[in-house]
Amino acid sequence: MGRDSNSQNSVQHIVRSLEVDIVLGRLYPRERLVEEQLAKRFETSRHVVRQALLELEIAGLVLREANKGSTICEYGAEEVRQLYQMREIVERQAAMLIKLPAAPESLELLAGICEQHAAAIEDSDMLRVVAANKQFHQVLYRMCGNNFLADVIDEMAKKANLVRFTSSTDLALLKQARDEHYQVVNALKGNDNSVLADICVKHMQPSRQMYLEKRGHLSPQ
Amino acid sequence: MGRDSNSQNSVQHIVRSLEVDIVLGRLYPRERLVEEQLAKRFETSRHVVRQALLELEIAGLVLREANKGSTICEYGAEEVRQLYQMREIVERQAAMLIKLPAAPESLELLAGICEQHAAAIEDSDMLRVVAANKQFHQVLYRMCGNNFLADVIDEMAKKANLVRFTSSTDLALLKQARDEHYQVVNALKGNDNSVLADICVKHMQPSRQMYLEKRGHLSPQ
DNA sequence: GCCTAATTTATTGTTGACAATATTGTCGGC
DNA sequence: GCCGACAATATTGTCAACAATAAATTAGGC
Repeated sequence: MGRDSNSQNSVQHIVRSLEVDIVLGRLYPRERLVEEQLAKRFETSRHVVRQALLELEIAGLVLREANKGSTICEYGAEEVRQLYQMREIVERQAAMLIKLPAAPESLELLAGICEQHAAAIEDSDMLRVVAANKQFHQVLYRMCGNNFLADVIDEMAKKANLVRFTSSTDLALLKQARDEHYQVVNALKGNDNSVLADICVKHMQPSRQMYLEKRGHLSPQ
Repeated sequence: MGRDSNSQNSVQHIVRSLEVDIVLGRLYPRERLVEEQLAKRFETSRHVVRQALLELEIAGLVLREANKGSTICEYGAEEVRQLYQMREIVERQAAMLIKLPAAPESLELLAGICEQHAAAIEDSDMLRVVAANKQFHQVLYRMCGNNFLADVIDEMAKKANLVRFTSSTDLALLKQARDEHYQVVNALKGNDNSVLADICVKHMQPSRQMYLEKRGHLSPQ
């Protein structure tokens, strides 16, 4: 068996790598993604790069123009508003569907991810921070018992990475996120879904806020 | 400009054609989709067929197994439950977001689509029926003012086509759907979003019901 | 006659070369 | 010196041939 030289896997590898680049702010909106350059970087053929870009386009992260090339998507103010409205809808709804109090094994799992997240913040290891953060939300929302809903939440979260360009590296916001994760775990021990839902919604406000502040006084381009 | 011989367009053409085949029940779950056969049918290269299948896989309509081939997805009972739960969530939410009373031009547009839908039913022209039906829902939910939400609704509707295998050709159900469309238009003239939302949710029940009846007493595979 | 192993066939996966297109750079006219 | 046409370059899009894999079939041994 080809381990990770399998093309399906390497496509996914490229997709994930580029998503990480977006989260960490190594890729900016409107930045060009040239197939051959990426092929060299990932030591693969242009074909798999192409496929990855296609998937990123479908995911709404990359804009592909025929015979021109691919660029990182840029969301305007109205799109950001809609995106966060959508995120509030689905995350709140998922939080309401989680059966409380949560099963002990789920709580343990989430608490463990919280620890990893916190430790990564201490080490200022951004790669681990975003990985743990992502895992936390995936595990949490998977608990709603509806995979379609959980998948959409994940999709929207990826799109939101295009927005919170600086927030994911801001130490204060990182620590706030960490604390809110613990609040989520606590709410999962309780019986009130609306408490949980409120925390979840509140948890995504800083990044939107950041966007509004940064872009509010810029030209809408 | 290449009119429709452009590859981007022909990929989309194949995707849409196969989606129609699914809606009309010409393609069954677990049915095989062989790349070369499709290439011959659509008079194109295997390459674009491949791309179309890849997109259908991402859309959750086709299952692709490495070196084995592609098949139409089959949803189990639990998946159907989750899918319809999701559809209720997003369609109800969208209905609640539509600003009432709706703008006259929107009402006119929707009423026109209703007429077309009704006429197509009279003619028993299933192709036009599903086209008008699809357009009605797309225009309706686009009115919620949130494109992310509208897109997700559309995605879920496509997945639901895998479920209501026979319902979209049942004349009685078709007429019921037609009447409910008119009810939707009426509700759009009113001021109560929850009335609209209730009609929308009620509107998707028959196909789910049908599934439960048809599959309820079958072996779970 | 039936089970296992080798062979054939059907199908998908991969690659490299080439074509099409858009962008950039250059040159002459005014 | 500025503008448009033309050439050069960079980049993406398409294709057909080949390789790899899984399923179906046949042949051989017991």
